[in-house]
Amino acid sequence: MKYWLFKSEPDEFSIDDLQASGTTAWEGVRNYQARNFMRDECKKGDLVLFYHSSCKEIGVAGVAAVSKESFPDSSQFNEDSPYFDKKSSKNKPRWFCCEVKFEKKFKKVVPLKEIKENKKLKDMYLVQKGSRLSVQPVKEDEFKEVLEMSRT
DNA sequence: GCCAACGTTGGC
DNA sequence: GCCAACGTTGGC
Repeated sequence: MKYWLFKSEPDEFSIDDLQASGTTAWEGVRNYQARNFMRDECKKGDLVLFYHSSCKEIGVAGVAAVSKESFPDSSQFNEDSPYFDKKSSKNKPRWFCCEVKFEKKFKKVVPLKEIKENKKLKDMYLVQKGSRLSVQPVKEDEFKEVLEMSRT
């Protein structure tokens, strides 16, 4: 089993939204590296740190799990969507996503600031200089450390 | 294939 | 709103 971190702007889609809907297709990712992770490597049962970006409380807000693997992102075919891609076609889709389901919401967001201060997490991709990927792998011990931080 | 210009991400 | 870092585009 693998571990991931997915970023979302809570104004667009928050951990509360996921809790309310139960599952969601992780649409709108328009970066090839992030797409490749979702298309090729995110497997059912993998656990996901749900990260809130560009907001008041930046940090990991909860946990989700991959519930459906690799399928075309439907928003790329929707002309009314901001994620519409006219260079994509249904028989040759460019963008793929996966579905995630709600697992848990932390009592308190684990702040990015504390993740940066935690020596055990110094190699996490999230805190590397210039890191921007919205879908990124997380090591097992890093995942567990973030869970540990959420308990205290 | 290079690279300048432009666009986006995302913390601060 | 600023800006560093990164990604994409398109002319050559």
